[in-house]
Amino acid sequence: MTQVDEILERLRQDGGRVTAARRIVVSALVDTPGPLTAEQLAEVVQAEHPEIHLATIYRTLDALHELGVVQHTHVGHGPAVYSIGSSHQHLVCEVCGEVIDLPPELLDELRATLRKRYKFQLDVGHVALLGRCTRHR
Amino acid sequence: MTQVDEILERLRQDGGRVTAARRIVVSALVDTPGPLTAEQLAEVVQAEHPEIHLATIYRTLDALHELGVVQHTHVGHGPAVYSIGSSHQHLVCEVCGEVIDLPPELLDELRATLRKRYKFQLDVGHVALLGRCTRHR
DNA sequence: ATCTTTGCAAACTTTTTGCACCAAT
DNA sequence: ATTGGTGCAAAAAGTTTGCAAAGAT
Repeated sequence: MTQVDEILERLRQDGGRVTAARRIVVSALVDTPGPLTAEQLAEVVQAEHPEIHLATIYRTLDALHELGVVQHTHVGHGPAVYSIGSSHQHLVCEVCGEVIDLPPELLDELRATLRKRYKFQLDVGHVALLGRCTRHR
Repeated sequence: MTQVDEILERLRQDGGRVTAARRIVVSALVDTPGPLTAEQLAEVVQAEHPEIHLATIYRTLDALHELGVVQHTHVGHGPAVYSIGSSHQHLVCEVCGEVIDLPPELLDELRATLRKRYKFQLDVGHVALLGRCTRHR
């Protein structure tokens, strides 16, 4: 069973329906590596299926989010970026928008400190860390 | 010289003008502790001066940002929060919106790691870390 | 047959902008 | 007198929603 079929199956098991649009959106998401915005995903999808509306992309991403299949991250000003898989921290270059995925362990210590000193449970993955990448100092 | 006058003076030295609206917005900003949204600042301002438009608040915050007097931070979904003073990291509770200011040293180690391992210069202060505060686990 | 999803247009939220008038220098 | 700021209304940008028709189960 392909990754796409697995995801569609989970949608069905959740009481959802496996529609043509969802098949196409999920395929595009699986085939396109790295975090991307809803708009970018729509472009990929609409290259072959222009009838699939941006609202459908948002709704599909939403359904997948409820299943825990995709995460989204808010990046400074611009639009949110969505990515498949489990929650992790993103690094985003403020100049070029490059997104770097960080290994979760990198924040273990900070997470521990915040929990102990501030009684705060860090939720990485929902907002990105901003900064500047090599090419833009 | 009060903090308000200092800030207004810097505006003037930058070629800007010290208007009634700016005096009022800067006073409200100085008098209201903690990070707040443009909307919240507008409410404070408009309680006494309803003629001051939200657009003026944004433009004043923008002018102050260019002077380095205020910073703003993007908080997950909602609106940006503005605060006076130098850049620092915010912790925001996803449930209640509570904002906690973090001492900058707390991120020194992470910053060093990102610089060495990812050649990435972290810009704390422009996006918040999300999570859950004590009351909302 | 039922209940979900779709496409569309319109609403919504936050922020920005064009413009004519007003005010600070 | 000149230049920059203000209020207003309208536009942007990103996302969500109401609705009738279409489609999946």
